[in-house]
Amino acid sequence: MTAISQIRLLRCWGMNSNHQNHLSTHPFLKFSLSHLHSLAYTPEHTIQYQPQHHKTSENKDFYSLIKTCSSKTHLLQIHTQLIKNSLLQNPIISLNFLSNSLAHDLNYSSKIFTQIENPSPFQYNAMIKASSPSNGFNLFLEMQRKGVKIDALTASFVLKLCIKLKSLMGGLQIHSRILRNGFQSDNRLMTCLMDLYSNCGKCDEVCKVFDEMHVRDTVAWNALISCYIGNGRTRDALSVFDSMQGLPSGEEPDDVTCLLVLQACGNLNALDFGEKIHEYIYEKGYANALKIQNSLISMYSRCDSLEKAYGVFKVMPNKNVVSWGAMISGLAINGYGREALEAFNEMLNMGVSPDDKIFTGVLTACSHGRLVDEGLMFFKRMREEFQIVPNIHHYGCMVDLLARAGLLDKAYEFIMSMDIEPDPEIWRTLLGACRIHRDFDLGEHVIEKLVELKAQQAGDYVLLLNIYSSLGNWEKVMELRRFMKERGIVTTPGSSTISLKGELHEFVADDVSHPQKCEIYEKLGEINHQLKIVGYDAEVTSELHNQDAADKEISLLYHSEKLAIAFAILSTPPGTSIRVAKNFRICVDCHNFAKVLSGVYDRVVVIRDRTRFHHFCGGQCSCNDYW
DNA sequence: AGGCTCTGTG
Repeated sequence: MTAISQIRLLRCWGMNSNHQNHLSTHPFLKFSLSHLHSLAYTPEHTIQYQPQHHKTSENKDFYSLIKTCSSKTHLLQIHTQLIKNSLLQNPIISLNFLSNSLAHDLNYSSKIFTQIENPSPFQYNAMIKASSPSNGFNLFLEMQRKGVKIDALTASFVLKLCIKLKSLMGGLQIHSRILRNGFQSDNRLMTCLMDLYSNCGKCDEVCKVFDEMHVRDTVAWNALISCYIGNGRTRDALSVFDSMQGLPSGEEPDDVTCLLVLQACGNLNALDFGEKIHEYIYEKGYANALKIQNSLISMYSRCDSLEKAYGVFKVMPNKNVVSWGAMISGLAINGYGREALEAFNEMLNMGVSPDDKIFTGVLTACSHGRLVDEGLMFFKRMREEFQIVPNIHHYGCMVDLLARAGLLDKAYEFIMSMDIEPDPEIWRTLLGACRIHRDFDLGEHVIEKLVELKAQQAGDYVLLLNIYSSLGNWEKVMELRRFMKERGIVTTPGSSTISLKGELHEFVADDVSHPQKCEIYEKLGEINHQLKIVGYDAEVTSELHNQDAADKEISLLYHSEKLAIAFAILSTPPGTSIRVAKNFRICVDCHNFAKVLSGVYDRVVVIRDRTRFHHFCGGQCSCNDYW
């Protein structure tokens, strides 16, 4: 809004000349718009407002008032005025009204929209943007039926709806529309399309759209990275960052790229890469951005560098609730349960009010620190003191807390008493604990629940296999394998990644692709021999092998972390600590293997699996075999 | 008028 229009606006709202003088002596840029609104919206002024006396230019000021109005009461007054002065048919006024999200909250948008005789494409767009997914999609169909012009903006709004609906079919419809209407050169639209395919798990389609873009701007590159992260191709996300260096188009990684790549580094435990990004952040001057700092905290704490995470946190002049959340979760996953709870208290003392995500971190801290009573207490406090309704994440933490502590029955009861339907992940949490505590009766029952939910995944059966094999129940192992084969259940390979000298090495179970594979396997044999001397017993795994030599992929699942460790011993000087990231849970055997190895080879070994860190040092595990 | 984007169960 220009200074002139502010003056005009004040005039039209009946301000006296004193106010005008007062204003004119001030630089208009400094004049707060909200102040202007508070003056303009007082009821007396509203009544004095006579729109028929105004020229079109003054109507324009009215447009922006509607657009920027941020109070429901004021919007209500405006609405009354609009009706009184029959201004609702004014296309721009109604459009602006539709565009205001408060209007939608108040259910005004749809009322106004139905009163418009022949909505313009713009009005349709505003309405689609504000509507619920299914209503919006119906409006789009109506536009098509009535032959209303569909532009790139319509397409992008409808794509957003499809993302919310997870509707690939709807998205395909829009895609063909885009091609027919020749909107391919619109980058904003194409990134929307990438986002849709990404959300539907269609990585190949995302790449295709990206490849076909004429001009690839940074946002398009970012959408590609985001797709790779969201679809488990985290390593590819990092290589995209490298590809973005020295592009002929001159496009460079921006702050959003950094946010995304930091997330990828955290997933992969790729500390070196993360530090490289941190340097880049300094170079580009992003280091003071709050989102960047929050992501750095998360990246460092997930890369086993809690001190560096705290280093970032400590010097932040402005910490928001997200920063505290990152720090609390960082402490929690690194096994500092008590410290995480202290951080929570400090946050309260600083006057920051916790949100639902904070409590996820707090409950995680209790679960990882085996603080059962505290966890139950916080779960209660969350509801009673902070009026936060527990969500599925909170329930998940609680099930994990009880189940890992061995209170399997209590965990089961807890699930049955939940206010919301348990999702498959809740059952998997319990299943994971059944494996730890070798309760295969309950394990089988949980699998049944997963079958009921039609949500059983290969990983679930692998967990159950694990339970049977650790109990030495080979008959059940065979039976379950046959079942899996009949049903065509394919296991996702477990993989371990290790970062050395800035280079990321990934090992999968049946991996023979590494250039040093011969030396690695040889080294692994040697290590096995050494460990056996001091009593490491790998019988469980080897027997699993013998039971069904033809079906190696499942039993080999347990070995990707061993390959990574052997490689690290081979490639680093004695005494260097070894950090491995595993995409699933570490198995019993590998846990043992790492524990014994840390003593025999005098190496600190840190394995971060999908659920937590495992620190091994001097033949001991910091978690005391509590997983 | 619109795109990618911070913390979080397992």
